[in-house]
Amino acid sequence: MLTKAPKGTKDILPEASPKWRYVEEKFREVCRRYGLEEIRTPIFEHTELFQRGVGDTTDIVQKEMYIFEDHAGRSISLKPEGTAGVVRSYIENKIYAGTKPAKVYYETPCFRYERPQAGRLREFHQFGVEVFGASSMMADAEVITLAMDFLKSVGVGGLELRINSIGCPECRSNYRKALQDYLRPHFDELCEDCKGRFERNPMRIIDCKVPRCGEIAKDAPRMLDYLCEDCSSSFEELKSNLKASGVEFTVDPGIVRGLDYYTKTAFEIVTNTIGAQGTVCGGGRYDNLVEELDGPATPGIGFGLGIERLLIVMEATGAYLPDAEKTDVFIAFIGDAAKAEAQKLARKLRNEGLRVMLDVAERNVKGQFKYSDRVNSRFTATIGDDELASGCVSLKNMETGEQKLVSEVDIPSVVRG
RNA sequence: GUGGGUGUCGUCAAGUGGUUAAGACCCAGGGUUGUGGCUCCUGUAUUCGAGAGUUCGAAUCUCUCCAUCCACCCCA
Repeated sequence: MLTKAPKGTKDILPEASPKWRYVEEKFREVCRRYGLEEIRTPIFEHTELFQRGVGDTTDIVQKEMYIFEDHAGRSISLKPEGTAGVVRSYIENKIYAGTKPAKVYYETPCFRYERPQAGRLREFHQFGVEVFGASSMMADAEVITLAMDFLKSVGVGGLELRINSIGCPECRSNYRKALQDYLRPHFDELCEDCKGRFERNPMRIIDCKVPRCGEIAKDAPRMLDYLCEDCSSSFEELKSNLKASGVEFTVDPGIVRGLDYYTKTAFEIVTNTIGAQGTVCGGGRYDNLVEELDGPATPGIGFGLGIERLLIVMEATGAYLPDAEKTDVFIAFIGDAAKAEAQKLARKLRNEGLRVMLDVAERNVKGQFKYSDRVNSRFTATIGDDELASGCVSLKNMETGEQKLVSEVDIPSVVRG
């Protein structure tokens, strides 16, 4: 137990961290180009924030949150998603009083108590983007385009953008009624899951994978036919804005968000290469959320992008991911005097920016060379009595095997070629 | 929360009731005292996820638990 990470958590080990840093840098870079600033908010918030923000009846809040009481008796929850905390911060810090639209990005761990499976962990990490204060679909298109550009910049292939509109609360409730009216005569034929969904979230029934439910749902009314004038024209605008940005998409009426705050635009970027949990990025518009959390009425649009899932797709599709950095110079030493000189030289070279290794286990020369090879060093410098006497070091190119005496001051230039 | 698969050394993996649990890779040390990647030698599981049971005898059979993977659900 002690030596086992909690279920659904994963260590990011030294061999994986260069890959994480790589996608993190790419994400930051794309956000920079789109004019976003980074925001960092706490890993936990008051439980009530998620109850109100994400929605009291959602699965996430009802059964997936890590909730605990702090020592003063406050109910605290680990964030199950990124948007609520950012919205809270937006309101608390009166960011709405500043320049609008406000555009931010973040990277955060999220926590959901679910059964782990391929592409699903209890602690996972998201990149996220939120844009506040723009009701125009141009904002939606820009946010989606940002996500697509990021994914393109890390070289992942086989991804598909799917968009939908889930309308505003008014047209959604009209639709919901129409859908239930249509489904009601078939209620007994639905699978158990869908019977449960009938009241809770009938829109999910449309996407049910059980064949019988699919047949029934085939002729069900479509959300897109029930959009009000405003929502409907917004959706058309979204499509034309995406086209203007040169982003390809498909309309997927089955996209339903599991978080209550979404309105109008809902989108997912999916892959079929990593198993059942194929949604790499998901997001949408939330025009009422800020107000529902007691802020001034402010429209918003954003997305969350699962980093673990992204990395899995990248690996599955053969996208480039960096390995551990090579060591520039390994310094082998023989004898105590040489050891002192090696330490001195190592520090000097490190201060010049080189990646330098020594065998702090103090093995013999052969062991040091073996170690040097293991850490992928490009050069090995050897210091022993001979070198000490000559004032130079033997510098061996580990790839060609060529070795020559060079002055210590020349090492950086030799190493850098 | 519900299904199903799997659990033998760090990793892959043989073994399916009978005395000492293959092998490969990795790792560590060494091949006489200053040189890696190749090669050679040596070493590393009193133990088969844990516990209980059946049996003269179990890694091999039974039960319980645990872990892990995949799927449902849900979503990133």
